[in-house]
Amino acid sequence: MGMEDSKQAPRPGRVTIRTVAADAGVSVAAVSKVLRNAYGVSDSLRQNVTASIERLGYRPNIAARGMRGQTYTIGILLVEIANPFLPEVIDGVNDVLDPSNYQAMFGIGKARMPLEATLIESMIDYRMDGLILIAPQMEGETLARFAAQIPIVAIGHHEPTAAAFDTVNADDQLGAKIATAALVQRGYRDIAMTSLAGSEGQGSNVAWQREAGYLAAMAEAGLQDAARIIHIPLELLEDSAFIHDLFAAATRPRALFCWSDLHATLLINQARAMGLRVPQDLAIVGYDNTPVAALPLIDLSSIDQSGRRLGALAAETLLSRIAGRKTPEHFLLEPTLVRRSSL
Amino acid sequence: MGMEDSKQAPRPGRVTIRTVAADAGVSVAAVSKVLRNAYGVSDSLRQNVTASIERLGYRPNIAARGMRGQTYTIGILLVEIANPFLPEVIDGVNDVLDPSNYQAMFGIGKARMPLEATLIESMIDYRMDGLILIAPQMEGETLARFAAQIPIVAIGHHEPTAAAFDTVNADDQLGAKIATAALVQRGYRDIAMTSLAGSEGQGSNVAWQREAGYLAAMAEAGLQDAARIIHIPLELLEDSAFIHDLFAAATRPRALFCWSDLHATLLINQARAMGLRVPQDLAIVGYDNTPVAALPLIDLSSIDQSGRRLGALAAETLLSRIAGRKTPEHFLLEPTLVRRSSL
DNA sequence: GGCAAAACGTGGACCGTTCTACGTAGAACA
DNA sequence: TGTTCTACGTAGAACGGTCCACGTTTTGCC
Repeated sequence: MGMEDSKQAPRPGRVTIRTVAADAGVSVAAVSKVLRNAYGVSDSLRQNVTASIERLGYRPNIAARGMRGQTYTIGILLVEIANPFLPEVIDGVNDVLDPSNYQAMFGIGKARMPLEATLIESMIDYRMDGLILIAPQMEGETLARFAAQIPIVAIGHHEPTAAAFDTVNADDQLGAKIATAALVQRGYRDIAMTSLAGSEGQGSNVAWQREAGYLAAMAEAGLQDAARIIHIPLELLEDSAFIHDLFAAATRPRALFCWSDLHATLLINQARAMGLRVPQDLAIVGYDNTPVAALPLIDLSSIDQSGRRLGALAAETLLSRIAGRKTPEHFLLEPTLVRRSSL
Repeated sequence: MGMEDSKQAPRPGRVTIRTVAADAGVSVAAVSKVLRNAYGVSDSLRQNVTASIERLGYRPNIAARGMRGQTYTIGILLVEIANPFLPEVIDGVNDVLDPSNYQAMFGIGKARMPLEATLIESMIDYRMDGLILIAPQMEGETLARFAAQIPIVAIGHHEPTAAAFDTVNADDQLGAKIATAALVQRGYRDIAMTSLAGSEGQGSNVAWQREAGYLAAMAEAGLQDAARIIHIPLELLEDSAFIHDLFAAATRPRALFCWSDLHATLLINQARAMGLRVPQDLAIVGYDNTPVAALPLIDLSSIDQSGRRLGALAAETLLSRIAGRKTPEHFLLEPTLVRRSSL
């Protein structure tokens, strides 16, 4: 009622910043200032406007906002949603974002690289204020190009010299070393590692880092000649015949360090199904300490990289970059071994 | 080079629709038409503009777009990211969205209801063209209120009489019946069901639907007196002492229908850890047919509800509603039983 | 009390699209 | 040849915010 103001309400229902301004009897700019807690707002004005906002149930239009200012939204790129390691990381991100006035929006890739780039571009098109990429597959150069357009923090991408973006990682070399050393200490000598196929030579890749850590640990124990890395392509992982052959061979290793719990879980299942006792016939250590590893029937020892801390740290880092920081930051967190019966 | 046009480029780097128009020597409106394949564009114009877009690497600003027209983006609300059933549904959605010119953006809740509403509001603020909600916890009335503002399709929310939004579901009653009947057919009589706590009385809830199906199947077999539903709160699910007591009691059931694989997997683990043989001492059927159920060490029989089809159907339904359909649609898909050794 | 400086509020341009007229040229028709 | 359609393009007003430059108080300090 009583709305005989200049420009009448366009959509009868929609309440815009102008509606609020009219209701509070102030200028549009004043309302905008209150919304952004910008400088130059008196307490009385703030209360007045806030009351109007409350009363009218006003919500700022993010799209409109993005045209000139910030959207107060950060984009999070999940490369592969099935990864059981993600929820923890996301929890960590939310721990930081919830108290702030930033919101998270997610893009979900399918580990297909062109799609990954498409998603990033799309988030830029949305005028998001910053991006957190979780385990991106793309190379650092591409990443840097995107980082020129929008603040970026990468989790699970090792490139400590990158200048254009920040990185937050667990120390994957150290984690692999800890796992391997634990197996060595148990007395195993014939310790193999299974890793992802297709990532060779990319030092930024976590799998590569874990391979390096494994090799270093083997060398430290004087076992460099026994070291061998078995690269298993994703599609063969589901192929039980392939894994069966691996374990039936005379060259079957006595202990296995797997680059991820996904590998380890399938292998432990296959091994037991073949009648191999774990750990007596085959000791296994995984990576990520996912919920499945904790199941009594699996009971897999695994490296825990504290996804929650990674997520929280990444969010903090991104916010500080959005706030204006220009110098790159690169964090490395220490992982720990969770011992279970598979070791 | 050569850019002596009216309004000079504001941000030197940024290429807007105006840049494209200048480059192609046409009006801004013409470029816009080409982008939306709107009516009234000749082939020569289209080619001319398309070439300029290509050459300049132009990308439309979604935020600006959302101010007047569509964003060509649909929002997908994942209530709980850890649910292993989701990836399949998302694949289905993408099957439909990829060939269209719509993009998906995800919101991730934590099964906390206020957050759910916040996310929906936030997606409305983004001017998304439509929403797919996966297993929303909120009640239908709230849903309907949101549906007045934006097209909505709900997956995993039973409300076949809803007028404001569409629903796509697997037939949860039927699924529960199939599972229960399979146990009956195996000769079990003392068949209990475990279900989620806190969802009692909400017919829209999938857990409730499965309970109804279980009860119906028991009644059909003349076992209504043996029927019992054990409600297990989420927090007790992780508490092995609680489950231990359940199985150690004299009243331990001989067969179990679990409302989800999440329950079933934990219970099967606990049971085997206690020395119970599955299925000889305790038969178990789960729901969702998640990847974990297929692991040899778990080998859990489960109801498969074809998440991929659910997702695809939901996307199609949403697009048709965005295109203008006003009459509600409600789909019910038939689930199937995947038999494994736990039955 | 006088004056500079800080604090507060406001009008209006601007962001990059879409959309609604409307103008114009060529085709079809008489 | 004149007239009516239709197909194609265009100008310019939205959309709903933010930001800049600028007036008007109020405050701080001699």
